[in-house]
Amino acid sequence: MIGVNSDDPRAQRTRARLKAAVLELAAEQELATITMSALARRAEVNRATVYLHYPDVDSLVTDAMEDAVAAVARAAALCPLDAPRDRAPDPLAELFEHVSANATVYARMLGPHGSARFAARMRERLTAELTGRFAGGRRPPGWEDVPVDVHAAYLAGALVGVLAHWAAGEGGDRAEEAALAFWRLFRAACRSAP
Amino acid sequence: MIGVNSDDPRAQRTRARLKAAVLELAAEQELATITMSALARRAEVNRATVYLHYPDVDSLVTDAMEDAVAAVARAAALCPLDAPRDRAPDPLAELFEHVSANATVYARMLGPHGSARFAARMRERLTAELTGRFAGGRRPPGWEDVPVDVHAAYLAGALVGVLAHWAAGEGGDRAEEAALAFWRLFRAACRSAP
DNA sequence: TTGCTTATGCGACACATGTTGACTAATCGA
DNA sequence: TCGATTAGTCAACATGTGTCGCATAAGCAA
Repeated sequence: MIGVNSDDPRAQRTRARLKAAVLELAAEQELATITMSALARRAEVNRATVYLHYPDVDSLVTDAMEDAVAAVARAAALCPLDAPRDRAPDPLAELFEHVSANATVYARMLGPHGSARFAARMRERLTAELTGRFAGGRRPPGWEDVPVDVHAAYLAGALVGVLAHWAAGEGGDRAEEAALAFWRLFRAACRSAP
Repeated sequence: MIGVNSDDPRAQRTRARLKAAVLELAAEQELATITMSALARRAEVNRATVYLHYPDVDSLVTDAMEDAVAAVARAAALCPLDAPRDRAPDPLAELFEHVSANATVYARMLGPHGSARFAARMRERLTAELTGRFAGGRRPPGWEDVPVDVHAAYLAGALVGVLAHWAAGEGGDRAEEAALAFWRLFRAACRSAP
């Protein structure tokens, strides 16, 4: 990720072990308490080697969570905006199920002691995804006087805000309801404006 | 803040110097590069004394920005929801002016290398403010089937998302337009639901 | 003023961090 | 298969981190 050839199988093995280790540790303890030393021990990699791949814990966490970020962005991209109001579309429902199943990790990532980098990355991916979706002339009617990127950033922030709030509270249960509540708000901002 | 009497004038002086120092440093460099040592030097306070007031840089940053958080929450609380669509209410316009004037600091705080604690604190204050506003029977019509706290968390996240996106880009200019765009989206989610 | 309380300064400690240079060994190209 | 390349290990260093005990002096109550 920094000074090594990413194609080298040795580097790939090392990075896979580092990502697995950081996810293990993130499930066990607060992000801020995860040290590079502990990470190296857990991954059974020399401490100096870690710095060859990632400059800090935050970068490693964000890289390890890239799949999760992609899943969230995909859910926003696939959500059919013309679906009925009283039932959350499947991609959204599945997203909330996924977050529910990993509520501890998401609460840690998006909470006060979480990773600003992960949150920013998720907002960024969501904003890009929604901007692309709105750009191709498929803009919901009535919002032409709102810049596309602001509209996208608004919705991206809203989703991250709801996920953070919901994962922080007991949250774990009732993914269905949370998904439906978010869907009603999200849907209203993606259809004809008042 | 931890083990000292907050009323003691000596402690108040020390904390005031620490808050001033961290805001100075935050205007000069990235948050992640601000060390407790540099902070102590800049504030002309012994390094060990810093730990008597704040456990880490993040806590100090968040405390120093508490006024800003309160200002953002107040703007959301004072915003008249029945104002016309084509002009942002004064509290909102002033908020965006303020963020514009301090775009560098806000971009640092809410960006990838920013403070998760500050962002979480701002969302939390906004969510509480909006929940209180919606709770007293003053709920916008048509949203009764969306839990109040989810509705509040949605809007809080949306505002933080727009501020982060806007402060991150050139952002500095055009506070008026950004405020208006956000107002149109915000207003739609605070009035009669479709 | 006098005496008690306590915030701060100071030096020291063990530990984590980020970096460096030399050595080892895995990988790849010819 | 052999040689060149390079990821990884290891030891060491300067610096930052948190914490401690003790001394000093600022603040407060009498």
